[in-house]
Amino acid sequence: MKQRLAAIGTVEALPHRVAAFLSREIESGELNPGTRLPTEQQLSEKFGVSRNVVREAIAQLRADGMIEARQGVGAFVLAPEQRASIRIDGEALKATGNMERLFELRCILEAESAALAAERRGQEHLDAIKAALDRMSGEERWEEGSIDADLLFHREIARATGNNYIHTFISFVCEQIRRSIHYARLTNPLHDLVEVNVGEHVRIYEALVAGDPTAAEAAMRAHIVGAASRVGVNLPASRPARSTGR
Amino acid sequence: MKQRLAAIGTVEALPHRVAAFLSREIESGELNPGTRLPTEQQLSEKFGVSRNVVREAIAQLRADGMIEARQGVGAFVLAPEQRASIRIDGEALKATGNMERLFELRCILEAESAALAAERRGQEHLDAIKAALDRMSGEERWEEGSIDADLLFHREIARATGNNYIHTFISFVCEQIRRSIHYARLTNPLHDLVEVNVGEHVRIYEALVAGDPTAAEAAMRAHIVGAASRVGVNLPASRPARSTGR
DNA sequence: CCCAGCTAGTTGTAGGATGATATGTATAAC
DNA sequence: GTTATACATATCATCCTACAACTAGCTGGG
Repeated sequence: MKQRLAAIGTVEALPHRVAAFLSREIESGELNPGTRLPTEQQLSEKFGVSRNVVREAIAQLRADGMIEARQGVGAFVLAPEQRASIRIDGEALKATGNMERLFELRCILEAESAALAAERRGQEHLDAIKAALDRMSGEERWEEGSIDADLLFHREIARATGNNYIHTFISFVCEQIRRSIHYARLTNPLHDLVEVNVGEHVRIYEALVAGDPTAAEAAMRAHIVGAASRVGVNLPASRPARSTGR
Repeated sequence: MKQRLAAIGTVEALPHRVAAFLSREIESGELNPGTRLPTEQQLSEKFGVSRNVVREAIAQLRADGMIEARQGVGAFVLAPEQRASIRIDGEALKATGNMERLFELRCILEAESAALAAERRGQEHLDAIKAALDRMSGEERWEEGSIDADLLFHREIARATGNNYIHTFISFVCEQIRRSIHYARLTNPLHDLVEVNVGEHVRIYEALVAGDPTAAEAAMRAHIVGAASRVGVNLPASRPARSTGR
């Protein structure tokens, strides 16, 4: 019995589609942890693809820590607690409401990141951050170039914390947000707000130069709440906004 | 010219080894973003494996967002900021210092998570958190069962924030840390500290019940700093410890 | 100069063959 | 009857060859 693989719009490669299908079955609980997957042969027949394709799909799920394959035995679904790695996919962020949550997470991370950077930044970090800031304020309008500089600014701050995890994660989150903006911008021009944006960045930079973690955190919080509202996302202001220092 | 793939101790599958090799080359900067990888044929000759193995390795790197493959053209290295997904591997945590960084990240996330939960928690969240707490304090020693309950406690708090990203990420981070503890415990018995641990959790819970975000955050920060030191990790106390409320 | 069409090179998919490993079963020894 | 060995089977791991789909660049005619 051949199973039809959804080919909705996107022209993804077969292995990706198979992996997505199995992934959904696992996440939705149809395949409980501990369950053995069908054999590669069965899967290739079920989906009407070659075993090669199935293998690549399985390899992907294995890399994501969702299943474990044992030679001569089979492939088994792993419980979320026993996964050895985690992956967050840009695709998953498209669901409604996720933008708010993502901004909320960004706010948390970046605020703390700014505070840490204020304490740990060296001169070379400050130089890199300043360079990004200059590139940003050089532009008259908020376009591709200045968006790049904007993100670079944030990444450099994250780098100044000396914590690679923070850096990696913030880079990722920023990139996701940039993509969404790319579409949102068409319906909601915000070029005239560029001075506001640059001003917020300058305040963050000044706090970093001064080595003042409290001021840096507050400035970053204000900036992200502002940036969110500028792209049409209203953060639940209750908590993140009420940053009165610590 | 055949390239020797390091087979140090571990008996990993070939695709994983190839992927790790390429991954290191990319991370180390030997392969700059934009560079085209050698063809699958060339790679299979270079490593002395079949093209199939190379394909699985590339599929893995592609899933991790490190490279992009275009049919009929080749595979290209992507810049970190244009990656569509992010993955954190348990293996990477074994490097020295990574544990500290991970705890630092955890501290940031969980502290804020506690604060958010204090504001947003419903009765059902409190019940779930209380259940985990009871399970934890029921045990006399800090063993498997109570560790499970401990982690559940933290996960339930993350869930009470209503932000799925926070929940997912905290779950993962906690799990990684649990594994490390599993080994650390052998050399460093800490059963006698169980009351301390439970006491810290109780204080967090009380703050959640009271709906006091500031107190919840402070209690969580104190707990994580304490938990870190109990497993031999000393957080750079400067910032996270100085939680005097906000 | 410009453009249609062709060619070579590369990734994507298919399908079979063989090796490696774990599991269950039947047989033989005690 | 119990245990231990050997075998058969199922499954993943790897290899191989062939072809399809696609792209970029070249080539020859206009």
